[in-house]
Formats: sequence, C-alpha cells, structure tokens
Amino acid sequence: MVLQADFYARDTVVVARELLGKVLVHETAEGITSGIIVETEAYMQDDPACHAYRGKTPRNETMFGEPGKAYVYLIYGIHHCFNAVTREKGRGEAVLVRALCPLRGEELMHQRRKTICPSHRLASGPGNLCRVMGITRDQDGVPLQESPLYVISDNIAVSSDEIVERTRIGLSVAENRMLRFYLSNYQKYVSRR
DNA sequence: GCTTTGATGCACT
DNA sequence: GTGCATCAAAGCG
Repeated sequence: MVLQADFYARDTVVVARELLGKVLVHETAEGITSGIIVETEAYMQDDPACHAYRGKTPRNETMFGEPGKAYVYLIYGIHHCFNAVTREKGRGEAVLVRALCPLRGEELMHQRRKTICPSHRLASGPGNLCRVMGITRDQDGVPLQESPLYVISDNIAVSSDEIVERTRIGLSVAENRMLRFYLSNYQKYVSRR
C-alpha cells in the first residue's frame, strides 16, 4: 500500500520514526529500484539546522508545501539529499532519509555508482541513496503518492525497541537533539559515525 | 583498518 | 565570498 498524504501530515518526529521499515521505490526508464528505509532524521522549523528555519526561499519552498511531497536539494555541489515533507502546508518541516537496505534493482544501483562496493554500502548516506535510486532535483516537489517515486508500507515488522535514537550527523549547530533514528538490526546499512 | 583532504554548486549574508 | 543535512581517493599503518 502506498503511503498517502495523511501519513506525512503529522508530527515530524513521529513520521521519521514510522518511516523506518517502510520501502522507498523509484520507477525509472532504466528500471525499478527499491529499498527498506533504515535511517532517518527529523528537521523541524524551529531548528537552526533546518533549511526552513530562516524562512521560505526558492530553494526550500517545497518544504513549506503539501505534506507527502519530495524535497530534493543539492549539497556540497555534488550530492543530492532526499526528504519527505511533513506537517500541514505552510509548516516547513521534513524528514531526511539517510539510508536504505537494497531490495529491488540492486544491479542497477551498482551501475549507477561509479565505484564497486558491498551491497550494504550501496545506499549508506543521503548522497549515495539518491545516486543509486536515480533521484535528482527533477524529483523536487513531486508528490510521493502519484509519482514513479513513492513509499509503501510493506509487512516489515518494526518493534520500537529496534529503533535507536541518536544525535544527527554533519551539523555545526543544534547537534545534540535526538532526532536521528535508525534500525539497530540494519546498522551496517547505515552511514558511519 | 582508520583519518585526512579535495572536489564541487548553489543559496544566502 | 562563505559555508554547507557529503563522498571517495589518497595516505598512513
């Protein structure tokens, strides 16, 4: 079942936790790739580390739009990052998806990567994730319910004691909030640190 | 194995 | 001009 807008139109931390164990799918001309979401981070509007903290700009406009849309941006000039927009329209909050456990299209993922690596590192980190899934800024603003890019709730059981809360990664401000979540039994698929 | 560093685009002060 | 929600190659051991 594809997750609908009402799933995303809730508290950002709740959405971040519940996205763990769901499956991200991208259907492209090259083929279909999918993977279990194993690591997320929550970004709230009152958070100095959040793009929306200083208000709306052309770059982060998507975050303020409808819940359930993809917010994709370029970081360090090289890498893309994929987020799911949460809360009601006008709120400017999102969940960053940081890592996947590959499910379908692993062949294609290897092709999209220039380097050879073990499968548990294919989508370890937001930049790698977008690369192997074929996500670019072309996907910025697309609704996750009615696009080739969507999230489904599969029957992957996640009990709350498998969810580990940690501080977020790569930030210079507001580092110490427990807003990063990952599944302990998939830790090797997660970016390091 | 682990740590360091350069590549690189774009929004914003 | 600066500072990033990063990655991988190069260097060390």
